[in-house]
Amino acid sequence: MYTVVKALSLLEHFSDARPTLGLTQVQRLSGRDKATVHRHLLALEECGFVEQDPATRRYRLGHALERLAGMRRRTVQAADTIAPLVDRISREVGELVHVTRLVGTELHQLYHSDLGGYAVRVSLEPDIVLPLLTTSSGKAILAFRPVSDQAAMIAQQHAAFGVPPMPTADAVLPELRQTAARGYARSFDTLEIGVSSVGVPLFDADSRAVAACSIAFPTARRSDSLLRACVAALFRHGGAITERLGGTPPAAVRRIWAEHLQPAEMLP
Amino acid sequence: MYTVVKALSLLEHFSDARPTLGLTQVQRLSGRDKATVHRHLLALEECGFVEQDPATRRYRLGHALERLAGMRRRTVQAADTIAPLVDRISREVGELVHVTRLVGTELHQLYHSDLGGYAVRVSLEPDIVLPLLTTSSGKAILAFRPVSDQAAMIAQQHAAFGVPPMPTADAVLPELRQTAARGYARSFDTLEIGVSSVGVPLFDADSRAVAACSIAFPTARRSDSLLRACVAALFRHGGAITERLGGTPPAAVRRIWAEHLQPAEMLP
DNA sequence: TTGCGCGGTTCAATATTTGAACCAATGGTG
DNA sequence: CACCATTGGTTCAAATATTGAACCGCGCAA
Repeated sequence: MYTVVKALSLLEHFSDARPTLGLTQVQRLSGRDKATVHRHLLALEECGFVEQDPATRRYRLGHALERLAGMRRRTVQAADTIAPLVDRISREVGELVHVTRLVGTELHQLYHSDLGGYAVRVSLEPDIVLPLLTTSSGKAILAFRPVSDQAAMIAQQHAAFGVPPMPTADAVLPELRQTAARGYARSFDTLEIGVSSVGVPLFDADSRAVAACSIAFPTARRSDSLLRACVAALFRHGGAITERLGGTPPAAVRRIWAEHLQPAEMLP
Repeated sequence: MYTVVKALSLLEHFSDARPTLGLTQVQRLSGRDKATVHRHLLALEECGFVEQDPATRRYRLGHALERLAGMRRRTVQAADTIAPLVDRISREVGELVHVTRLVGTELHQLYHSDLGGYAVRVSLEPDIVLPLLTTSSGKAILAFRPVSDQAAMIAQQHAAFGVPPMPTADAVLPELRQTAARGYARSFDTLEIGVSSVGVPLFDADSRAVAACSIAFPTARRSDSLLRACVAALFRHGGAITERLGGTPPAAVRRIWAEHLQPAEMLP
């Protein structure tokens, strides 16, 4: 096996729960020899991938990661970075998966993928601006914004969209609260008769909901098992998509997603 | 030499100007054998440090960098990540270097270091909130904010601080324009008689000025050569400090800093 | 067709990595 | 206080992964 892979694998043992690790700790977690681990940590330190606190001699993730991640964020198209993952979700559930971004108060499409192979499929114009209140993407984002934002955006949507008729604030606000509690949004026949979808929010570096990933399918195919599969897929991959876009889900959302996956889904 | 270091060094050849590289290109830039480079890229790809566009077969920085950088940003204290760099600047110029952060409209201290060894030195209370209009840190940040922010913050500062007397908006605004053009801010005897400083802004991931790094010294030691040395040090390391905090300087600032360094400073 | 540059592969020679054993320092404990 | 456990780190011969010259197949332009 490549020594490079072995060395880089050491980085995987750092986590939010264990942000700093001692030599012996890394050694135990990795199961490798202590001398090897030490050499690898030295190499990683030389490149700035880890750094050692001179006082405690513990290691933490290094500053080179910031530099390179910043470069990646600036140079790699958002659509390119998420494409493989979105494709994979689409292959898993067999339906249309699309990722949209909130630009001001508008919902713009970023990337979508339909690898299902059904004859009847949901299709959508690539450059159309989607409404916030009748799509699961829009509701997923809104549900995780501060209430002041919600009010303003709902008002704006009522002004901007006439058809299909937007639900009133009184109807939407309770649903947003539900959505926030559930961790995902639903939309059955609200954007268009015959189209249903479920969606989760995606977050920026400050854990603000700024985008969404949703799965859409003909309402005719709607079933409990399909819904469960879609939500599970979104819960499973929502964090990774957020991460690839340079963001972090807030701890509360992480928790919801993790909890709901444990009972049903143990397999990769 | 560690193969790990050799492999990771390949990542350094990616840049804003060259976000994707072909195998042969990396080979040429690194001067290593093509087979070796290929193996290393495969290893890096396996860990998600680079990814290959299946269509063009070109490589780009991978998504693992985002994940790890996000973890670092969440878990490592900001003060810890910049401490070694700030210490180094202080050693270089022999004066007090301090980094402050804008929290709302208040300027909070994040870290400071004085490794000069002079008997007469500037000292500052660790928890004091600094004014924006009479410090180079404050002016450095303000100068790179949108004008609407500037007006609001100047008004707020007039309300919050009485002593020392704040300069009027008419006096500050032109100076902010100058500061933005120069790339750094100055303050001579404005915070306190006998204290001078120069400072540069630091930016967040969206290139907004949210912090500053400045060098303070007794006005008695002020000289052209000291000023030049301080500004050069700030220009040289400002980008790195910003990066370690997870941000990116806007292209305009990058350009100013780079241009002013070329004639005077060629050495590391 | 030819020739060129590209991404990628092979395999024997070789340089690097590996890990058991060993230090030195620290700190908790009877 | 001596003791033992644990930590971070080092050594060096044996084992193994890395290296690079040569090679392959492909796409493309002349």
